[in-house]
Amino acid sequence: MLERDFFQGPACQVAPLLIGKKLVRSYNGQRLAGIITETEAYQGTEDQACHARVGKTKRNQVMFGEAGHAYVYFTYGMHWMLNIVTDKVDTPAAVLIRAIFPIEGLEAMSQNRPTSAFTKSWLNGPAKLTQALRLDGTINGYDLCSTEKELYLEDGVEVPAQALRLSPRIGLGSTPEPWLSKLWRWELDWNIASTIINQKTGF
DNA sequence: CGGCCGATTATCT
DNA sequence: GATAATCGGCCGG
Repeated sequence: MLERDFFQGPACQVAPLLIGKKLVRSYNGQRLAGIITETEAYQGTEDQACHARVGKTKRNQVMFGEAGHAYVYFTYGMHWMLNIVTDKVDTPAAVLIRAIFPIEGLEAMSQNRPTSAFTKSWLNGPAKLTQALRLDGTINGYDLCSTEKELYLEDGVEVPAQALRLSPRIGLGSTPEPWLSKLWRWELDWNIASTIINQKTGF
């Protein structure tokens, strides 16, 4: 299980380190898990794409708190997004988990999210994985380093830095420069992920 | 695979 | 009252 120290740096430093880690969810006594394959960093009140740009609000207050907690918010009238808080207390920062490669509890996850189950496009989106893992507002603020282990991270597979693709964050609408173009999105190609995970786990 | 479009409502101004 | 860290369906290549 990953400890608090892992999460304490700036979001743009922690985000690439999260690629290859295993996200584990305990739900109804079942273990649901996947390898993280895509992340985005949101860092500080100056980042005009970050929810914290307007200061602390009821919604974003978790981002101002201790690293290693879940920041889960609702958007577009229907979707939940999972972020992991990073950096120091009072320095708002978080990493959005955008995609996972499913490896445990596939049957249960396919019940939670029947749409395109077992295909490449099953869990390749931030709102898709929260459906499969049954994450919503009730877990906002949850400590991923706590002993309850409802949601936490484990070491997964080793990912060579050169396998990561960097690009601008997406879905930012009218966010001004330079924030719009910052390369704060990290992605592991599905085929490379498959190969690496296959070698490592025989999956 | 890429682009456009409508859905649907909590949150913030 | 406007906006949104998205998704799925439908289109064209």
